[in-house]
Amino acid sequence: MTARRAASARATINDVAAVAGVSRGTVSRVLNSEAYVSDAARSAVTDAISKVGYVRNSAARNLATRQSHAVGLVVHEPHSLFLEDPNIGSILLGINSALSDADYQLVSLVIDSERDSHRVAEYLSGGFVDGVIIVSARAHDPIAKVVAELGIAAAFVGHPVDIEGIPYVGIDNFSAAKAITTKLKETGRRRIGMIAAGLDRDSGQDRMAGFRAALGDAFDPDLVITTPLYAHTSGIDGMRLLLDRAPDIDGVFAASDAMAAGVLDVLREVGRSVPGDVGVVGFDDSAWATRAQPPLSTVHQPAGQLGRRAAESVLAQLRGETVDTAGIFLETAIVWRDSA
Amino acid sequence: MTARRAASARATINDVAAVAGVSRGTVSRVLNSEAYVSDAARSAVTDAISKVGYVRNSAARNLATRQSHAVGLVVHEPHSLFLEDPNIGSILLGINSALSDADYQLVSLVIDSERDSHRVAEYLSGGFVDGVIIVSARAHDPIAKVVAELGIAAAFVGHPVDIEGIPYVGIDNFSAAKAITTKLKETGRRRIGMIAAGLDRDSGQDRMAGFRAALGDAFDPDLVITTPLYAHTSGIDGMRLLLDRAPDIDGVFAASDAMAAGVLDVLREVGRSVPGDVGVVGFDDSAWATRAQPPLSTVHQPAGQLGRRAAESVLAQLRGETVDTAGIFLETAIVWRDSA
DNA sequence: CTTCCGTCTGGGAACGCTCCCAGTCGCGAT
DNA sequence: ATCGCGACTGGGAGCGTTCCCAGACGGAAG
Repeated sequence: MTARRAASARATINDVAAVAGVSRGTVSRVLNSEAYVSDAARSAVTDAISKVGYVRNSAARNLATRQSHAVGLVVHEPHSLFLEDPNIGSILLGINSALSDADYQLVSLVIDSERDSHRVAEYLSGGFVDGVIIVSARAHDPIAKVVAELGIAAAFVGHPVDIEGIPYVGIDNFSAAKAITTKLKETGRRRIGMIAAGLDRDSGQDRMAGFRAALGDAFDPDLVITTPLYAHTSGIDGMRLLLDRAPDIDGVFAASDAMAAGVLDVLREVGRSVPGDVGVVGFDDSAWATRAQPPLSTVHQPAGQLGRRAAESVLAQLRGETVDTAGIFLETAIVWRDSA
Repeated sequence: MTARRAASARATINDVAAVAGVSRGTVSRVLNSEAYVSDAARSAVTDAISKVGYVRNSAARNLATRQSHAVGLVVHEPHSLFLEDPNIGSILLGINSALSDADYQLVSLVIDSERDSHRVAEYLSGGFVDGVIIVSARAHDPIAKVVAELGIAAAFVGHPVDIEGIPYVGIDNFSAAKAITTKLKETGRRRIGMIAAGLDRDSGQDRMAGFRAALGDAFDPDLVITTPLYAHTSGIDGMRLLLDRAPDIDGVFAASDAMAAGVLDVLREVGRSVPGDVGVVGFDDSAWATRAQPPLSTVHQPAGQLGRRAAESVLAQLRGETVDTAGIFLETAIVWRDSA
């Protein structure tokens, strides 16, 4: 008698109202902790709620209020991202913490196929979320386009070149790359190469430009290897190529820590000491950097902050504030360890 | 005139009906691709849809149908998980692909604080998702408890000891640990130690038990180091301790690849060769295994399948099928590389 | 010509909330 | 005694769908 299966017929606000002996309106007011509810009514309602085991039906609430109190995070290519980009975890945590403070629920949506892409677009436009954060979108990203057209609150982490009017948060890749290359040069290196990646995004382009700017006249295009992915294996292949082209190479800037780790592996294999024979620097200050032998000198990205700021921008839009769409650039820092 | 801002007032099914000159019911039938709609009506509706820029409001749909076509994935402690457990990415992809096939949307929910925990519980009970998958829940997990009480469709990846009646997918940790330890022993090792972790879950306990079973009389409790986390640093600390206790140690089973990588680092540091002086085996067959020097012999986990099977179980429950709550154990395989 | 059935359509009635208007009550000020 | 106002409550209307029943239509079978 007592233990009815809750799954089949869930208690509604009306049941609560009936048990508490008040009206629907009063229950709603208690639920949303509004003013103008007498203590007696309030406690009658809370008692009734626990008695009937009431949980609010969000679908109905969303329908009535036209908001969901949820923000989506769109993650592309989860495979490469989770495995190769250790910053995604910190970004996610930063987003979550900012949303959590505002009592918004973060829901992550993974895109792994064409079909996913459509479904997610529908999900976003269907009122499941009030806003969206998109991480590392490439140019011509279909989701980014849908979001832009829909006019839904949104922010990017990283800068998609072809989308205007949506705020984004990022770092100054050019300056950071220039700074660490300069520092590497100042350790007395004469022949410095680079392994570049992700040239289909601003970030990749800018890191390469920064490298070039730092080197000035000493820049030699032959010593720049470009690969599509920021992967460990890209670092290995790239370094082999560099050694082929310039056996006298004495410095390498890898555009990610994962690639820098690959560079170290090759150098160890061919018996060159680091930082004795060759100085190596990376980018990201990810877990790769501290694990590497020797630990990498690299550029620290404020990944958590990146996420947090993007989330805050979305929340501000949700509050109806107008936000700057110019882009926010956070400070990076050089972390000097033992690899150069 | 033409380009009205879509954000403010979105077209509803009624607008579509009006423009198409049919009734609400017919539009709904077209939307859900039901039978019994004339070709004329169908094309009038599709035309009207694109004309007014209609997108379906899911909140209303969920309310009416009492389902959301979404499944939640609850991820605890994202920090340690994303950084230390490289399998989570594959599990996620496996889940996503299974759900995607059934046209269900995966939404990942991160739990990083007490408050998150409450909010997620509310989210799950509020009708945002039809089912839920929980990865690596510990004992006394509050979310797991809520899910169990709610009677919502659910599945676990990994086995939470204190929850009954919910299906789970896992591997046979005991047999796998026993098998790889046996194989290590067969390379002629006499003094084999273990670095165990995660003893607050079945998986950790079982790996230790498997190790013990493989060794039989040769088992020496002093040669088992236990640490809470499956982390790289745990491996480093553990190996130092083992060398202290048994300088003549010639084999190590680390309960994760990350720890095994730490073991290798220490052995290199003290000048012991691998696999010459010491044979090392890990567990997971994660990216750590192939990156390590030398590459690790380890236990391969079918991570993608783990996720897929869990998702399929949830989908089956959603179709109203009764599923076996006994637990599904997937096959592991030993991958023999160069570290032993 | 009637009957029956399959095809197609319209629209009332939910679904479970929130919003908001109308109204009651009690109390201090006039 | 009357008024005004703040505190509180009830309940109708509406959010945008789906569900489903009633009914129209047309053609084949009797």
